[in-house]
Amino acid sequence: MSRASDTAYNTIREMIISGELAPGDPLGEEALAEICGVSRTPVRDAMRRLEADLLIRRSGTQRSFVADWSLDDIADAFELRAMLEGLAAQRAAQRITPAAIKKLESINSRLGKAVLAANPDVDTFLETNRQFHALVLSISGSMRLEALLQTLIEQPIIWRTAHHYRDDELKNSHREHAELIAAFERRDAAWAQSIMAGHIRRAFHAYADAHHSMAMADARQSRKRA
Amino acid sequence: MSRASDTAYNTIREMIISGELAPGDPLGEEALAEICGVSRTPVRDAMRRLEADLLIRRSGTQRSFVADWSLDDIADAFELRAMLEGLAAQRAAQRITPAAIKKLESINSRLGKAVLAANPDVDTFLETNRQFHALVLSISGSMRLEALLQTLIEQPIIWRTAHHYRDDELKNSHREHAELIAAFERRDAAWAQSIMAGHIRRAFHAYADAHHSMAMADARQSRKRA
DNA sequence: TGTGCCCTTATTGTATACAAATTTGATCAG
DNA sequence: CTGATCAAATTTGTATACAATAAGGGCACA
Repeated sequence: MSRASDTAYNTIREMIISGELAPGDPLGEEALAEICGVSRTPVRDAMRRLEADLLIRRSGTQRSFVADWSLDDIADAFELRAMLEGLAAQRAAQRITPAAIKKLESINSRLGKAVLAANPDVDTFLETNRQFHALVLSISGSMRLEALLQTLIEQPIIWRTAHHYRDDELKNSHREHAELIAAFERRDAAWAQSIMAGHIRRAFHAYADAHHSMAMADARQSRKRA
Repeated sequence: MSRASDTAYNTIREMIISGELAPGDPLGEEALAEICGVSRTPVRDAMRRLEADLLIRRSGTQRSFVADWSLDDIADAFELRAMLEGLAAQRAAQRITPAAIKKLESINSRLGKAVLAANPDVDTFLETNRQFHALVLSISGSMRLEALLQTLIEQPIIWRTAHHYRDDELKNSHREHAELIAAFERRDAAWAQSIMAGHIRRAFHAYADAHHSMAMADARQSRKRA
């Protein structure tokens, strides 16, 4: 992360994901360059990448804004993720090695510790969950599949919502990962595919519920201010 | 296409698709800038886009090369296309309007004229085929699905191979498109999905056969030269 | 002959200046 | 007061110069 363009990419990305930059906010190259402490050249570079990640959208006249995703958009993304990660799991089941299974077990064990504690550690959950899915994807052995999913997994709104997940939903993730590992041990591709697709679809509903309760809380907050 | 960066994008893209730049060829920014008649800045921009299109790959030290796709890679891409275009067809069947059906019929009719003639017109086939699939995709109404498929449909090697397709394979495409339209008329999403997935899978085998015979011809050519 | 090191050269990364295009807002006619 | 029009200010696009980094090649040494 030493090149200026990477600095810019990470800085801007963090600002979007954290919510410091809200959906719809205009993004001027000069202003961002100042914030990141680099010139416009690497900022433009970073913005191209963020546009490919669908974190930024551009107007017809090339002006940039933080992308805002409707619930339909997000449902779309989850539907595609369910399909593609299902395929990844299916392929992984056919290619997996005992060493890789060990590794998945180790990751899911750390995830378990984080969610089964009295006070669930959501950040560790998010990190180990990301590692688990990334490893399955890498075992599936398709560069292209990996590239396609890249743009679907980085959804800022969802990350911010995760802290509102209910405890039992976090525990469900841990259990479903364990079941997926069982499918891998049996080399049952169809089973692996089913579990993964269901896992993603359930995650969508957990997200939608949490998002809904967040939106309600925001609305109460607004009324109080008014 | 008036901006310099678009000029560069289209020029380089054409050179890759036409085969003027062969897979594995190194791509220097300066050299490309000279060829396109612009400075390095828009060339860098164009290369970023071509990288996202998977037409260019970058080494660990940021040097760029024309991407070369193994047959496995291509099989991968077709598998993903079959899945995603199948989904697109399924969604399109649920959303299609009579006007859109008319339009699909019109496009497939032009495709039919091109492939049913004594001397099939392959260029017109490619163009109308592209239009047909693009329209189905657009009717499916998912921006994200459209964006994902974008990177899968532009496969240079395949375009160059198309002229070696057998006549009956071109005619099959026409027939399968007609069947897809029938599924749309009946609003049968599952049928539409099946036809589309099969259509893409058959296209892969047509490609593989043509590619194989091209490779054989190339080998003969090489021996003759040697 | 092979291997490792350093120097030269080529290539990519960044900053800055300037050009082109777009937005903004002020002015004026109706 | 509304809407059109034009100029100023802002923003994006492109070119160029320079800095940093990596590839290539020769040389000493084993």
